Amino acid sequence: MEDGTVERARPRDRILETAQDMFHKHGIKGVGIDAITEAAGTNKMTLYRHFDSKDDLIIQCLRATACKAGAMWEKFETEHPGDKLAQLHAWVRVAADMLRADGRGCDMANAAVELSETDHPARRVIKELKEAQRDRLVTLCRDAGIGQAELLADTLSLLLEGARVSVQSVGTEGPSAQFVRMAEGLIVSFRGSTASG
Amino acid sequence: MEDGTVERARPRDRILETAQDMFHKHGIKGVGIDAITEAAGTNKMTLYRHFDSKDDLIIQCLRATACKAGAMWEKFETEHPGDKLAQLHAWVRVAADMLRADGRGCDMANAAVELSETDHPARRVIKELKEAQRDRLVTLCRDAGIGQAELLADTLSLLLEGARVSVQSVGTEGPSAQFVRMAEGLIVSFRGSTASG
DNA sequence: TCGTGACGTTACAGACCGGTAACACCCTAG
DNA sequence: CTAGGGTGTTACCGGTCTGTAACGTCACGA
Repeated sequence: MEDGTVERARPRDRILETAQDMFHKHGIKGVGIDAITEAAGTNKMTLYRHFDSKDDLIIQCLRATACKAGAMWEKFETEHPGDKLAQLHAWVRVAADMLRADGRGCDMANAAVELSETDHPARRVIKELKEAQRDRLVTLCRDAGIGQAELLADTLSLLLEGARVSVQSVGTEGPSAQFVRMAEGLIVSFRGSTASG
Repeated sequence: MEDGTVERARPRDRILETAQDMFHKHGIKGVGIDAITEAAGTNKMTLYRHFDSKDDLIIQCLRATACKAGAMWEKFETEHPGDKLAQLHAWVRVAADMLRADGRGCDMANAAVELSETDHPARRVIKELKEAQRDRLVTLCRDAGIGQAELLADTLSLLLEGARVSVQSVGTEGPSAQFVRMAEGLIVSFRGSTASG
């Protein structure tokens, strides 16, 4: 009973969770430390006891978000054990769901847009996490028996990245509405050329 | 001789030009009014005599940038008069050049990311300009004799949008490096299915 | 019981932000 | 010469931002 309270996690965890949510919804520069601590039901001093600075908090949020996304990949494996092609289709479906449900794009990409300073500490983290994300998709494509796995993975990556940005510019009824058709068409097309690879 | 001085355009034009450049490089929330006016060689009062607010300046900058991009489309027509397919390939080439030369993405998309407030006055302008941009590409694809013109145009749009975002996250050596191959492959693929349309 | 550490509260520093007021200046048109 | 519009200068307002200092509180464990 002593740790069964979902409502009252440790302040650090509440801050991290709240900050992720608020950064996602309002952007990094669109939300201040005070707003985060208030929404997390704590105060500024406690935040600065757990995080060195706002930049540090940003980085920890990005890592936490990436970690959650990583859990999704494990779900692909458990739901379609061994069937890499089914996992790839699951990736497309999950991506499409995100496009439909979430008006804001990828936290890492958004952060890269907002933090334009080339030497910002978060930038190397963003690059690192995005590259890991790419590697996973490339591996999945390769294991699914696709010849030009890198090219398909990169194409799908750009397509999704573009769709998540497009949603923010013109909404879900814009070009991103066709994401599934595009992605599935690409997979079919690349599968067709598997024999040559 | 009275208006031949490039160095000394009217203050309003200098402000607009400088603001476009600085918003593009440092982001909208990353640059203040003081920095713009100083870089434009003028002062804050003069800015506020020509623009109602920073939001107004943002909108005028977006319109000006879109206008410049529009001039590019006219160049396609003059360089390849009547040859719509050549114009489409020119579009791909210009897009790839942007990816290589410019580390920051599309001003409109970046603005949409930064200005997360759903009722921000710039958002309807962004949507309007992006939709006009899409219409032009759809028309070009259709006039080039491609069957599923909308789908190709939307796919190319998302691909470019994604590439411009990806450059900001992982640099020019990431997935966006394959943009030309992807785009040209798509055009070939869609051309192949023209007979059915 | 005592003390130790995590947490909360208040206040504040210093900087930056968007935006305005008041006034001086200069060029040009009449 | 004069009037006026566009411009530059200075100072300022109120607000917000990140980050810190000092102090109070409370629970828990030795």
